[in-house]
Amino acid sequence: MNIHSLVMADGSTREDKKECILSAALELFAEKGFHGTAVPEIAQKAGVAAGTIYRYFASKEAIVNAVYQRHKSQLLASVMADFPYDGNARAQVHHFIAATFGFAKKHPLAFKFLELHHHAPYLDDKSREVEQSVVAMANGFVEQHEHNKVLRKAPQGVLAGLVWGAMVGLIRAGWEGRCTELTPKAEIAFEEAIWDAVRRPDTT
Amino acid sequence: MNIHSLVMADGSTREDKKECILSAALELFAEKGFHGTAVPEIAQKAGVAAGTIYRYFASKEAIVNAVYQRHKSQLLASVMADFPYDGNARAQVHHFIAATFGFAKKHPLAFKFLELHHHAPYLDDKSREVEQSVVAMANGFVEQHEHNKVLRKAPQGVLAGLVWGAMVGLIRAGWEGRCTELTPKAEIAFEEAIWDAVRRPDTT
Amino acid sequence: MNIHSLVMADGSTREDKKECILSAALELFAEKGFHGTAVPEIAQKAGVAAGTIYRYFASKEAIVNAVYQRHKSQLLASVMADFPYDGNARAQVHHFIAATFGFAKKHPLAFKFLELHHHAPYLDDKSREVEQSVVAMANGFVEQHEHNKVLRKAPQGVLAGLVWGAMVGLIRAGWEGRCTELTPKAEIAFEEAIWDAVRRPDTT
Amino acid sequence: MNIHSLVMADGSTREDKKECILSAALELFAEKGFHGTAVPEIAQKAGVAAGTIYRYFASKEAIVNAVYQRHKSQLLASVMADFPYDGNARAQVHHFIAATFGFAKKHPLAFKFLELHHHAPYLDDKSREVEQSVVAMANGFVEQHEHNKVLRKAPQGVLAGLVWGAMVGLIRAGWEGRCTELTPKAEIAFEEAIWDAVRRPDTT
DNA sequence: CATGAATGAGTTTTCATTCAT
DNA sequence: TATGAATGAAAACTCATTCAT
Repeated sequence: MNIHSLVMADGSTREDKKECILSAALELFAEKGFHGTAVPEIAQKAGVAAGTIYRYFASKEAIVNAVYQRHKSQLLASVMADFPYDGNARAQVHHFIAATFGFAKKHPLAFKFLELHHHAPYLDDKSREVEQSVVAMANGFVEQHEHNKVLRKAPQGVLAGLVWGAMVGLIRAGWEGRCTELTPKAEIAFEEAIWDAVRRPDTT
Repeated sequence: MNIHSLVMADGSTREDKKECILSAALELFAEKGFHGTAVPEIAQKAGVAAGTIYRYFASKEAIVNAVYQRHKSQLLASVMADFPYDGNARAQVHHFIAATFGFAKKHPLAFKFLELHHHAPYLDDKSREVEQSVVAMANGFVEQHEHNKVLRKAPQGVLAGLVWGAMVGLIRAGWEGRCTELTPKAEIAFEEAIWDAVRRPDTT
Repeated sequence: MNIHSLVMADGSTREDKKECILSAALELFAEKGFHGTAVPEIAQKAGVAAGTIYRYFASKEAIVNAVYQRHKSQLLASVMADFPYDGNARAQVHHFIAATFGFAKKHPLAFKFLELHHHAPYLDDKSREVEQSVVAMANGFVEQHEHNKVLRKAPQGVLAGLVWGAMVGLIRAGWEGRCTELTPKAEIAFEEAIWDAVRRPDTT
Repeated sequence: MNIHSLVMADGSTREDKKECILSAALELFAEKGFHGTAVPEIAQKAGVAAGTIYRYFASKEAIVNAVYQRHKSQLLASVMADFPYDGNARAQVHHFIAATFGFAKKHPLAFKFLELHHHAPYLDDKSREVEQSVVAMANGFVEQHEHNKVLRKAPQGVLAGLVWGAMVGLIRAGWEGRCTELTPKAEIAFEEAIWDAVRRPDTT
């Protein structure tokens, strides 16, 4: 028994309860958006009283921001984990796509939430900071390989926007039934297509 | 004097007023989302009284659906207009991309609105139908050329999702300052990349 | 029919309704204080729906401030009206006391309200400004006559505090049944006592 | 922050804790009023848990009544202590004023609290009883000396209301910066003024 | 038809009180 | 006995919708 996870009456801990709230909020925000979700709804889905929410979060906005930061960081971590810094661009693209698809399949609600709440006006500075760091990393990667004549020459941001957009587009297509779920076959086809899109054409 | 454009006291017509409301709604919904926009706000921006809205639309949901259907159809029409049915796949891809970027640049609010309200729970059957017809057309196009061995082989929906997603990704990147505005140069680079992504690799 | 007092369905005007709200608020705030009064209570006593209040006032704080400013100004006006600027100090003291008691008898709730909300943290700058002007006037009066050796010498603010406090004390005593209602007899006795308190003793 | 917290660290007694709660409540109620103060706030300032409050007091109302009764009694005791029952009216007035001002200077929060919660609807019968006994004493004193032709003739309650009100007025003026703090000089001037107000005029 | 004041259910948030530990 | 997390009723405030004019 330690101060940071006191065990409660029902066997749950403080952290458990916060987790329940965050998880309920993720689900509802992903489904119905921020303004479309009422705090008591979150409370009910989390199995707590409405007032209890406010023992853990200062406001509804604080909840979205907590959810956003948590899952954006998770996504970033998923992509960064085992990233082949010393590999070639092809291997890095593979890792990036596989990691992103892996995250989207494992945490579809989180991915949906992140897409839906992207650049929302109620996100705070810290949330935007997390977002910025992801963008910066992507641009850095592209520029480095572009400069090394491995990637296609294109105005700043075009390749990054294309690749990220294409992945989101495919994942969304999966959710909405416009394509079969992300099978390994689909992933491979996608990856090859994207590689042909971004690599410098005169390269073999 | 005809039924569809009764002239009113102030010289305006029924259609004029409806137009004002739809245009105000488009702007606000694109900026602040459906739940983030109040009906009286729309009325004010449209220059009519709040109650007047309800002579033209049964509810707030009816407004958002009207806006969605109108601009989704417009987008579809833009892409279909002068479509080179008899041209080769390359020319068709060019037309598609140019038309879509053209629409996004000419009607940025409409494009933003459509992306933001994509698959929202308050969209009705008719809105979904419009969406479906767009998807069907895209898939038809892809399948035809895939079968003709012009396009890359990939599971159903992958190429369409990739291309559409990539375009949305680039346009968003422009809005959010992650890349320069959509210059002709950027469009050309994008188009070449996408063509390399979708064409059958062993084709020259 | 004029713009500033449009006649409504029930024959009432916009101003009438605002009046009802202010009057209901005065009564409740005087009785139960600011924090002790709920907005729906005000609405009910005013005979309007809770939401209607917010068509007339931006917030609960805006209501107290409107009530405060209105009645503080009225009190000031009552005291200033027909003030014998050219009379001697005795006549001025008489006028001041008579006018204040007159106000307190005619508008007991307003007087009670003003005493109860004196210097409350939710009063805004404008309310404080009104208060300041009253204090400044009182001090100016005292200093002038003190200097002319008509009034007793005392540190700044003592005589003003004493006189105002004494009046409030007597009025409160009346409310709380500690003395008979403010009969003319009581007023005369009070006035003579106060005059003996403030005049310079060696004066006859 | 309270003086009793150190004591509680080693062996805390029931009375110690009750003291802490009452002292915290006094401070907060005096500053922010009854409805403006939250029970958990009192608990925090008292250095106890919110639930603990309810082992000592049945409700928030019980706290405010306990505070009221305690300090009203204290004030009464301060005035009664060493009261010159055998002295003349002048000496008694002096004692009364000096004792009241002494209390107000020594326990400004208590004095402010008592003024602020005077006749509040949440005060119970016992609180009102304490208040009554003070009033009765004051009236008894006045009537006795009036009858002895020492004090001015005035309807029942007028002189008591005047004197008490004047004192409160002066003390408030001090709090609000309308006069210098209660210096001995100010007290003397006040006392002389009040004596001239209440004594029978034809008496020297 | 157009208006916009009025409505009241719904929103987010607070807080006096309880109760399992 | 003391705790403080949990509660849920009630607070202030918003807004989609109605309806008398």
